[in-house]
Amino acid sequence: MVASNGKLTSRDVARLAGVSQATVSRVLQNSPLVQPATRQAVLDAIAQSGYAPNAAARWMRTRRTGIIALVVANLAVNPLYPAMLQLLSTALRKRGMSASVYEEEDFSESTMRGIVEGGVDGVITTTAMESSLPFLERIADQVPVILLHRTVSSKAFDQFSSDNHASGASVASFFAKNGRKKIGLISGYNLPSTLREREEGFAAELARRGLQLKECAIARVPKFSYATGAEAAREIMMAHDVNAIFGVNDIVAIGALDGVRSKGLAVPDDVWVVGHDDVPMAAWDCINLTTVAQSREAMVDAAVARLCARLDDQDLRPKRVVLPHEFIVRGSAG
Amino acid sequence: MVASNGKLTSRDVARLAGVSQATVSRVLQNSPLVQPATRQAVLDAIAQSGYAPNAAARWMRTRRTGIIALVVANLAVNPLYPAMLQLLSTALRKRGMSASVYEEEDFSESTMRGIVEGGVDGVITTTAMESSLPFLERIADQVPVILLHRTVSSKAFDQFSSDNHASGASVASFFAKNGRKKIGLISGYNLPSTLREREEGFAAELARRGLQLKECAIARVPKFSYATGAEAAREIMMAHDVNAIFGVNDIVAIGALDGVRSKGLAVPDDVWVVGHDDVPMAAWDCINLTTVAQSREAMVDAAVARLCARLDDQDLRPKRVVLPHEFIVRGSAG
DNA sequence: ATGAAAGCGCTAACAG
DNA sequence: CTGTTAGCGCTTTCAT
Repeated sequence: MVASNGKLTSRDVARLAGVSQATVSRVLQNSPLVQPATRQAVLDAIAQSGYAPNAAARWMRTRRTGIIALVVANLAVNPLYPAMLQLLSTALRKRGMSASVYEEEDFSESTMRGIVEGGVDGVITTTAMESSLPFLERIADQVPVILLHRTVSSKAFDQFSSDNHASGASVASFFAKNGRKKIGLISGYNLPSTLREREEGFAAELARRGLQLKECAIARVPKFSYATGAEAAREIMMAHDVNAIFGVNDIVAIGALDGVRSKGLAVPDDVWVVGHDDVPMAAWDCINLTTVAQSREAMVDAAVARLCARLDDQDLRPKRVVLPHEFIVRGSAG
Repeated sequence: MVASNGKLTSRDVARLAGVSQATVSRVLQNSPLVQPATRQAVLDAIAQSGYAPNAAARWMRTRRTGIIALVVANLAVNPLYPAMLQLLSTALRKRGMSASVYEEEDFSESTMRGIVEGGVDGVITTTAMESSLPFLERIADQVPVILLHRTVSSKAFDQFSSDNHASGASVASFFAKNGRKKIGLISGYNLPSTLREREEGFAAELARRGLQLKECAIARVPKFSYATGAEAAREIMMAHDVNAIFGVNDIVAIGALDGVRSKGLAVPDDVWVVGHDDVPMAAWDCINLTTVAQSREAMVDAAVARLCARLDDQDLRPKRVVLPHEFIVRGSAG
């Protein structure tokens, strides 16, 4: 328990235990080639000295750091992301790896450089956009890259996502089946795959059922937040008489809830509001939002498992997995 | 742009550029001791080959990884933590460091080992408890440790926190000044410094003003979530006729909002509810929670700055900084 | 079962 | 300014 400032090496421990440095190394990796007595002597020496192996030296030899870069966005805005980060971090820890966070909407040259030169063994990104492709490709040149949640058009990556097209469609049929035909949509510009597919699925299903989504009943927000959602709902209601609104994620949908009420209308009596993602707040009584839940745990576990597999075998063929969703009816619609 | 799988070394680049390996190294650290023409040749060779330096080897020499362990808790439950994580991650990136997240309530042997052997240059923890002390001390033996948000009794650490005692007191005087005298409190067991100090400051100020906080008007939750907050409010109201409730953090306070309403009472007409932390949701119309905001950015920036200072000079005397709070009156009280 | 010895790819003296 | 050289602390043969 001597407080010697991380200066000790395995050589010091070896001397203390009266063995060679190589033997200390063997004990450290639980090699079976060490006699119990010797092992114990080494372990004692380690405990006595307070020795901790030098990670950098080990990494240099093994060419593995066990660090996985996690690229996430909107941590402070959309609770979906911390929820995924938490699951990812836990899943990685369980497999003996650690998580390095990169908070960034989309990719930039600097993020990419940080990742490539950051000594990570692999990357899991939840924020890929089409425009990220060149960066993703350059990263994938060095280490495995897994796309989670948001996907891109390339066939070169493992990609795990929710069935956003289908869930968008399910919102449309929910409105249609329940006779809600004056329909509004809150979406955005330059969308990631998730939101784009939800919007497309929603619009396609409306069309299939002969329902119109009028251009003026679509509000496009510059970014997805509570405030823009509220404003978008007000805009839609000014332009159009709607009785149902789909917000492509929960945060704008929650904003829409208050936007509708701020115009003196009631949810769900006058207007139904449906969101997407089932963030924890959606279940709160004061919000009580009808929404679509993704299979978050399954998605994360599958992505982490795939990353590990690819770490062991670089040449796996890229795989695309789409996970099921669940429609959750609460008080804001239905 | 050759896709050669991270196998190239600075030696390969040197050969390509017709210089020595050391020169490549110098270019990589922007050393001024390289002639522009030589530097350009090296840069060309780097670009041409797609070379990226081996981080582990560099770390081994410099004994710096630039990785800071961030210990946070409750990422998916209390939005305060992702908000701090986001600020921390950004502040570290700005200074050229990267963030490794450890999601864990309190410390455990395994978290500690992960950190000590994870090759981090330093640790910032937002989740310290008194029981973490032995672990923190062992970590601090190896690398600088900064306590943020939650503090401990030891004088041996740099600690940055909000003035939780004062903010607890400010809630009490707010109630008192406004004639709210039948007062309830939602707190917990085995509290971290933050919540303990808030509770103490609140109780002390009530006492100073001759107001009683009856034992039966205190609900202690096993963990701090929306659900436990709602249940706690109902318990308090069953046991006691209160007209004001302080929830020691926003999440339980938001739960309390709905707990009160679920008993058929109105906020704020019948019962005032005040929280603490000013999480983003507190400002939503549907929640509209009177609360106390911490100086989050200032706290994070100070902690990161201190970490950097300590990285440069291990022997700095530990410093304790308490940052101001701001009382924010919204619709749930006042 | 253990020790000796050879590097991993880089940085940092030290020469020139 | 640039090249040569010597390790950093570990893992991993190769002997024994």
